[in-house]
Amino acid sequence: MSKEYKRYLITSALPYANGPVHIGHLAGVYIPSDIYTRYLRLRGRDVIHICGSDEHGVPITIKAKKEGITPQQVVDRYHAIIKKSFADLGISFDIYSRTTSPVHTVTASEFFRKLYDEGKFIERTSEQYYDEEAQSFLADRYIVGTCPRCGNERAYGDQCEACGATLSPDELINPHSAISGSPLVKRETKHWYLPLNDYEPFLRKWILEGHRDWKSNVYGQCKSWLDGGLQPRAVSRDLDWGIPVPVEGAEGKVLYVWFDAPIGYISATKELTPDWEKYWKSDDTKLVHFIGKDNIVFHCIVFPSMLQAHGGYILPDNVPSNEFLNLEGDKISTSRNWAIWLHEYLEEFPGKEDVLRYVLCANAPETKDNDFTWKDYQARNNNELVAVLGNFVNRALVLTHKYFGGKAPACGELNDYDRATIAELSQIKESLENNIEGYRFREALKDAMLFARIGNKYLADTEPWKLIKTDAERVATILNIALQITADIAIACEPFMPFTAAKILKMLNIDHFNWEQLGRTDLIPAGHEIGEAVLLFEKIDDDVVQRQLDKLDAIRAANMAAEVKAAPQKEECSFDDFGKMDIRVSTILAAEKVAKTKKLLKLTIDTGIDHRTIVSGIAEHYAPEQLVGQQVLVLVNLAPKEVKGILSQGMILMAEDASGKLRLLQPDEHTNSGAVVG
RNA sequence: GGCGGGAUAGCUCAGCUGGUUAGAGCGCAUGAUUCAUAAUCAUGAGGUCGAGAGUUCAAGUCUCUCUCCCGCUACCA
Repeated sequence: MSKEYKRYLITSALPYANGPVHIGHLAGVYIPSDIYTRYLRLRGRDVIHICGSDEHGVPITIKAKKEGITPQQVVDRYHAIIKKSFADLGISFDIYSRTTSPVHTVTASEFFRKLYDEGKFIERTSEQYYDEEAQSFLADRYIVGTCPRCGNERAYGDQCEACGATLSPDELINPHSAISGSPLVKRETKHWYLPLNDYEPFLRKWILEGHRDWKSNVYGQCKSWLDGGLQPRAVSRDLDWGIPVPVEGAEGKVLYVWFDAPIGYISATKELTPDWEKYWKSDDTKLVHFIGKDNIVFHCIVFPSMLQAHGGYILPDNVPSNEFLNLEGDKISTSRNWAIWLHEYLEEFPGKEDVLRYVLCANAPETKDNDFTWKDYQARNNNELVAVLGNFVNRALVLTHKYFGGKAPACGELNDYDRATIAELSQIKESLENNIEGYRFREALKDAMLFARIGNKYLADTEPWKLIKTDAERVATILNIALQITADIAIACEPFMPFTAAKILKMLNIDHFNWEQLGRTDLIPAGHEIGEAVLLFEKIDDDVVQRQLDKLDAIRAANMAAEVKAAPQKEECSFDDFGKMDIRVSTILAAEKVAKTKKLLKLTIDTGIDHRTIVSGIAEHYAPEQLVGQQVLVLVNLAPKEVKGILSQGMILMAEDASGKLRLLQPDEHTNSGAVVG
């Protein structure tokens, strides 16, 4: 705003190539970035829009292993699907590249090497689990063991999928390799770290002082991270899928995926144009990263630090980041298949690319998480696109054909009402521009729709269908203006709904407009022959929506069934093992929340043997007053452990259902405390 | 618990540095209209701006406390 930029470099977050793209990705990143880019192009600005698939990282190797194919085959498959679905939706990247491209390998390697040579990294040696049989270090995900929380024997080194706990490999009981099944040893391994803490002063000045204009969610997150203090972050991993660390003696190590991925923006630009440095290294280029809220830290803290460490690169002027989109009230989830996949939508709704673009923009989670519902999709299509926009364009064209044989009539003398309408039209442009440039796309879309609203009102007020009987000349003026408004709609819609804009241009028999013409009323010359009127949008019936809802219901049911499936039986244990456990019926005497925790209750119980204290993680399931007087089963001879400064002597036995809800186990009649269970 | 974001009409959201009767779209009601995909246009109903306290001549807008929702994070024998 204050600064004049000569060119624009727009990036959209690189989608991770272990699955297709869904509506959450679109609403959060790609629709906004495409609107922004198309708008700049229409204004004749020098702009490039960069994106590509992010193809490295552990989850892709896991997926490959699961399916018995190579990581390359996994990314080839999804790269193709993603690339095509973006193109089909009209997302207009100047290049959609990928991080397995040769250009990227070279670029990322050189980037790393420069920082390495200049001593910008620190080296640290640590002990990591090593699989001697497979002769490799293992990523957290490849380490399997018993969950210390729920006892699931197939918990991963980073997470237990049975109880949802976040774990580190060291917490697992009996850790072993998921690849070979063999037990693990610890071995020393060397890694390189980017000391983010060194860049803290620079980041503070640049963001906290220099970019108060960023969206509050972005600015707030950055401030939170900076105030919390930054730590060095590892930039390499022991893995065989990725870009090899370009340093002698670093065999078996690759660049950590978050380090290599953002460099993908640079390599894709290189691949696009030999002029790439002009975009990345000139102060008069405006760099904008479009991302989702999960990516704020990487794009605002990590990548800028990398660029700063390297030197010579410009930093982003803004990082517009949206919140998340939910689907029918629930979080979108790839693993639970709770999503509307773009490639499926395009197949099931041919010709309705713009409807999706419109709905996702109108309902974009710009300030807070938002919900996509099929009912809302239907309502916006039927009440806004069909009734307001499509209808107006159709009226203007049909009337022109009917009364003037398809030739644009000449504009005669304007009356006050015409002039007022024209004045209103000319005012929209500025607001539309301000909203797009301020990344308020929802508002901008409303502005664009205003042209059609004004058009409908204009026709209703001037009533050309009545005047045609008495004053054909006046009707000529009215329809001339109606056609001009139609042309304005074509311009205003292009960033949001490019397919619709193209259809209108075709109907108007016009090749091209540019942005500066927006709001004017001299766009269609008198006598200009217009094409046939075709409908821009069609109504969506209830049964179409119902089919989609049924589909989601089926997915819900399938997920439910999968969850209810009981966990597999544990390893056999002997009677002696069981006999070691001393379980007693006990009575809860008192219960209170442990301060500063969400899940912990401090319980005082009567075991029959004694009165003792147990700390239990059930505060989210039972209120303290509900528990007093209840009888429960307690493992009384469990080794005591201190939790939050309180000595917990035993464990309350609970049953956990598929949804994670905990329930007390108790005798079916009141019995004496201390009764032995066995 | 810590940190960040959010809470404004039935629904989805605007309300910039505090200042006349709090706005828009959709939905709803009533009326007008028939060129148009029963589409359009007008009018209206509907809000104690999450709760409470404070600063101020004046607060949706500033301060504090609390509640609820979403992230991240800690804890969960």
